Formats: sequence, structure tokens, C-alpha cells
Amino acid sequence: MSLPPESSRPSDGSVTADDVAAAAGVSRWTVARAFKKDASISRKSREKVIAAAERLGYAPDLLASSLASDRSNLVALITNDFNNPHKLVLLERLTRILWSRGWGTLLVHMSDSEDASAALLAASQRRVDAAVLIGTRFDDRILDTALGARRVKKLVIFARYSQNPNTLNIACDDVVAMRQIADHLLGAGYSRPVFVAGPDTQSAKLHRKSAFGEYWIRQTGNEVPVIHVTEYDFGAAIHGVTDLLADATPAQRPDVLVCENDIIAIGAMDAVRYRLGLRVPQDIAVTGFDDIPLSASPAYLLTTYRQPITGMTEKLLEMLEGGLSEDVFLPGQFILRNSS
Amino acid sequence: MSLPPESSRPSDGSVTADDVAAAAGVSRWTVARAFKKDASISRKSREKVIAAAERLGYAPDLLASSLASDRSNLVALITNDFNNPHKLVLLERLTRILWSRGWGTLLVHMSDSEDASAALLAASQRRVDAAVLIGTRFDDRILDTALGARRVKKLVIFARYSQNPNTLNIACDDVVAMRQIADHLLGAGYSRPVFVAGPDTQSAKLHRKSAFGEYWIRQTGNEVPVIHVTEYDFGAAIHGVTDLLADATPAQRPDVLVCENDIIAIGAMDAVRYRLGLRVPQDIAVTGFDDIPLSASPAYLLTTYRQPITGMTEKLLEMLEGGLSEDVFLPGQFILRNSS
DNA sequence: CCATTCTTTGCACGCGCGAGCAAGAAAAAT
DNA sequence: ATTTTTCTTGCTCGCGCGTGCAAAGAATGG
Repeated sequence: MSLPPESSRPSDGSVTADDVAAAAGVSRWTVARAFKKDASISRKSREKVIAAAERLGYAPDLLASSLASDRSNLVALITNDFNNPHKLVLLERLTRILWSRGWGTLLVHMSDSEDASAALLAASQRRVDAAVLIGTRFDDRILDTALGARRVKKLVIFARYSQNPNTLNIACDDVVAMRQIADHLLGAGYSRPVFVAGPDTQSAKLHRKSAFGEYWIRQTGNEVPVIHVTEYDFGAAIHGVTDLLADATPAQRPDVLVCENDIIAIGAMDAVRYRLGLRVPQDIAVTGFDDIPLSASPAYLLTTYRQPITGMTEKLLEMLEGGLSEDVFLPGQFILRNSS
Repeated sequence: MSLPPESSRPSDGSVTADDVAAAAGVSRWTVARAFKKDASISRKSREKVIAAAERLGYAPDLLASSLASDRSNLVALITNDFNNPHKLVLLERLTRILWSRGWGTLLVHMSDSEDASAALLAASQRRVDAAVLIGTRFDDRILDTALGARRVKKLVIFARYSQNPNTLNIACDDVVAMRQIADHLLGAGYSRPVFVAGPDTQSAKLHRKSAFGEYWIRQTGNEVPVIHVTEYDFGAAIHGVTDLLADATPAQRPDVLVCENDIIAIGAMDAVRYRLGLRVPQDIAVTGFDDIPLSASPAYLLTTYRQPITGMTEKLLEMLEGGLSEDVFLPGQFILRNSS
């Protein structure tokens, strides 16, 4: 009357290590060892187990594994600012490289209205091994107080700076980068730059702005005027730059717009061309930052600076797997095109 | 000599329901109920528990919860094709809305070289409640054979079609959309369209192409020529369209390029303007599909068609939470701008 | 006041696997 | 052949929580 044990073998895809163990004639722990690199197991058993696993369609349950081992091999990527195409580049690189090294990525959307706190909390509830805040604007101060920030094991600020002592910064070296841009502009004879920055909130530490401004004043003695656009978005940049240039006589006009990133630079070029009817770079030059794909298109040919994303991701892996525990700022690559 | 129980309270952030239970003077299960909506619990106990939890910095462990309940509230978003900015729009919408409804999102990068199989397997190992393949190219046939495809509970094809019977399609209604674009073009007097499609792999079911072609031939009796560009990428589109037009006399030239999506359309416009030196739309008009942010910029002003992403995401939620179990094709919105 | 009903609380068991140790098997050394 | 060393395997216990049921408590009706 009782069912034979064979018929109780799960067919709905939920094959456990016990099933494989039974099929291979070994214990559950030998199955586990077969799937673990560098485990102490004979070649023969491993082959038996792998064969049985393949036959049954078994794959280790990472959830149960995480629970038991207190290591999830999962990192949370926390971001907002989804209208900057550079985010896509960052996400592509991060997910691809992390995945190739066995790390899963939890994408957490941090809406602009709330702070990062809720996002961090959610991440910690999934037991991520680290949370990576990707180049987003947010108020640093919440990192001191937010429950989520305390609960998460490691906190990394990626492609951005934070003064918070509990975080690790991995970013492009903006000082070196902006100096290179400035040197290029000085060499090309530009003398009246305006820096076009993103939103002027206290939360955003605008390193590029100050890095450029300080270097420029040291080289020329002149202060660099700054305007802030309301969003990291080309639409906002068009408005901001149009306002800046609308009433200026040719003599008053800047001769180059140094933009905090490419998406602003592209808006700036659009404004110069389509709102003001001027030419880039003959009337006004433009530089960007990030080297998003569009910057290479014949419509823009933007002079910009490429962040070393692959290198930054390698550093992130070092931090995840090894002991890297101090801030890292890597140099990127200056990209000279036709916009300046 | 024995440590007082109080001192054993975890201070490293790993507060469990037991700790909260002890602090609140209730059982562990009452703590669980306090955090569960619609649970049978008195208001008084809930308040006590919440207060204690707040004091200790407790939040339920979703990993353990998933393991115990066989429900992870996690969906895998599987995608490749990271150089189409439309992906960013999709990811933004999906993560934001899913998150607001309590769903976490695992972003899985599916490299173009491999098939979706590995990505699906990885997702299934994390016990996702559903895997969502987002508008990516991949070979449908693997869905029949891939281990991961069998292991995953639900499989959704989002913003794309698949004939596979085990999947659920949630997409924009391309037939309606392309008809609307065709009607617009016919009304505006265009008569010699060329359809610019993405890569011509057997894996990509090019519904837009056939939807447009079939409707056009029904309306005019004329076949629509098709070219394929090698990537969903504006660089590839520039090459493809330049090749198409390079040797054509004005009389041979198409009068409108109907593109499979915006990123191809933008490449097409760049080719027409910067490689051929012609004007859009006076010499050649262009239409796209997706309505990516850039399409609204003054540099392009692309006529296109916006997918109903929010509506599609709502349908996805219905499928996740309720019983929706059949394909859904929603109408989007035709966007008329200056490129046609 | 007691019987009945509804609400609230506690509990045994299990989810699938990992750490760390101890027993067993095999290989090497004496 | 016996002892020692090395390799391989099995096992106990627990990770933090959910399910489903039973006990306890509160509320209701007669």
C-alpha cells in the first residue's frame, strides 16, 4: 500500500542533493563536495555524482547555501538616475564581470524622492555580501543613520565619492582627469570656459567641478564660472545652456562649455546648435565626461574622458573576495574628438 | 562564570526574530505575524513587536523566508543587448514598479555568445519566482531543452515574442503599431519605404518587419525592401544605411526608412545626414520604434512609437501575483515628430 | 454562570545546504 | 604484516523563518 520510494522522486524540478546522493549511491555531503571547487573528493565519486546530477537535472540551491554559509555571493547594485545612458554601460560591465566570477547582482531602484535607506534595507534583507551605490546622487549623511546601511556587510560607493568613513570608494580619479581636459583646452587656446554641472544639491559632491576650477585658476589666474542644470539629463542641459547663452553677446560668450558628464554635454551641444544656431566647436566648444556610446556618433563627436570601468570592477572584486579595504581612484582615458 | 544572557545579544546586525521575541516578551511566531500583512495578531502585540524590532534594528530575513515558504518574491531580469538605451528605460520601469510591490529583481547578464541557458540556470538556483527575458535576441529553441528553462517556475518573454509554448509573452502589439506607422506614411505621401531591421538571425522573430511589410503590400501592392544591420546599435545602423544609399541615384532612393527601433533609426538619421549629406525628412524620412529619450532631442525629433511599458509591467505583476496565464499584447502610442 | 464562538498565541517540523569533526578506507612507511 | 600518514566519506547540528495545527484567551449568547 505504501508508495515505493522510487516514485517519490520529485519530477517538478526541485531535485535536492539527497536525490542525487541516492541516485549516485553516496551521501549528501559527497554530492556537495562534487560541486565545490577544491573540495576533498575522489575523482571517481565526483564523476558519479556529476553524472547523476546531470541525469536528474540537479543544481545546488544557492539560497539554502547562502543561509547555511552566511555568504550569498550576491551584491546589490543600488542606483537611480536612470536617464543617463552611462548607467547602462556601468550596469553592463558590472553584471557581466561579476557574473563571470560567480557573483549575482540584485538591481535595486532607489527612487529620487526617498533616500537610499530603504534600498539598503531591502538589500540587507536579502543577505547581500555587499551593496554598491552606483554613481547616484544621495545624501551622504543617511549612511550614518540608516538602518540598512548598518545592516549591510560592506558598502561601496562606485563611480562617485563619499566622505562617509564606513564606505569604500571606487572611482575614476577626477582630479587627474579634469587636469587633462584643462591642459587640452589650454593647449588649444581656449580661455573662457564655463563649467556646466548637474544639480546643485548639498548631497552631490561635485569633485569634477572643483577639480577643474582649482586647476584652471592655478594655471590662468581666472575663476571658472559655473552653471547648474536641474537634472542629469540632456533636456535639462538644453534649458540651462540656452538660458546661459541667450542674452550673451559673442564677446561675452564662453568659448568652451566644460560639462560634468556626457549627457549634459550632449544637451549643451544641442542647445548651442539648435537653440542658438551656433556651431560646435567653431563658435563654442564642448567637452564631456564618461564617453557614452553616443558621444562617438558623427552627430556629436564629443571630446570626453572615459572612466576605467573594467579596472574599477576588478577592484570591486578584489574587495569582495580579498581584503582590499581602502579607497581606490583610477585614472581613465582622455578621448579627443571634434567638439573641442 | 557563565555569561549573562543579555550579553549574548548580537550586536553585529544579525538580529533574528528570536531576539525580538525575547525583547518583546512574545514568541518568535508572533514576531513573524507582526511583520506579515493580514496576519491574525492583536494590535497590542503588533505594536510591542514593532517597537522592539525598531529598537534592535531587526528586519525579516528574506532569504530564510524564501527557503521556508518556497516563495522568494524575486524575479530574474535576463537581458543582453546593453547598447540599446531602451533597455535602460525598461529596467527603470520594471525595477521601480516591481520594487514598489515588494518584488526584488535579480539582473542577469546574458552574454551574446552563450545562450540563455546558463542565465536561466543561475536564476533558478536563486529560486526566483519568475524569469523575465527582456527584449533580447536569443534562440527560442533552447527554451525547450535548457535545464534552466525547466527549473525556473515561470518564464516570461517581455517586450518580445516567442513561439515557445511554455512561456508567457508580454509585449507591445507590433501589428497595430506598424499599421499606424504605415498609415501615417501613406497619408503623408511616402511611397518608397525601406525597412531597416536588426540582425537577421533565425532566432530573432522580426514581427515588426513582417507586420509592416504585410500591411504595406495589402495597401499598395508593393513589396517593401528590407536591409539588416549587424547589431542593434547606431554604429552598425550607420554602416548599413550608408551602404544602402551610397550608390543610389536620387530616383532610386527610398523616401523613408522604417526602422525596427529607435537606436537603429538614430543611426539611420546620422548616416543620411553625415555620410550622405542629405536632409531628414526632406530628402529621406525616418521612423523608429520605442521612443527612447534621445528621440525627443532637437537633434533627432524622431517619429516613433512608444511601447506601453507601464501597462506591460502591470500585466507582469498580474502574472506574478495572480493567475494571468496567457499572452498579452498591448497597444502603445504613436509619436509624431519631425523626422517624417 | 456556563457553553459556544472567535481571536490570538505557541509549537513541532521542515526548507536545502554548510561547517567541522570523526570514522573509515587507502596509501605509504616501517 | 603492522603502524603511520593521508585521503575520503559520513554525520550532527544549525542557518532563520513559514506552515498548519492545537492550546489558550477573549468575547458572545443564553
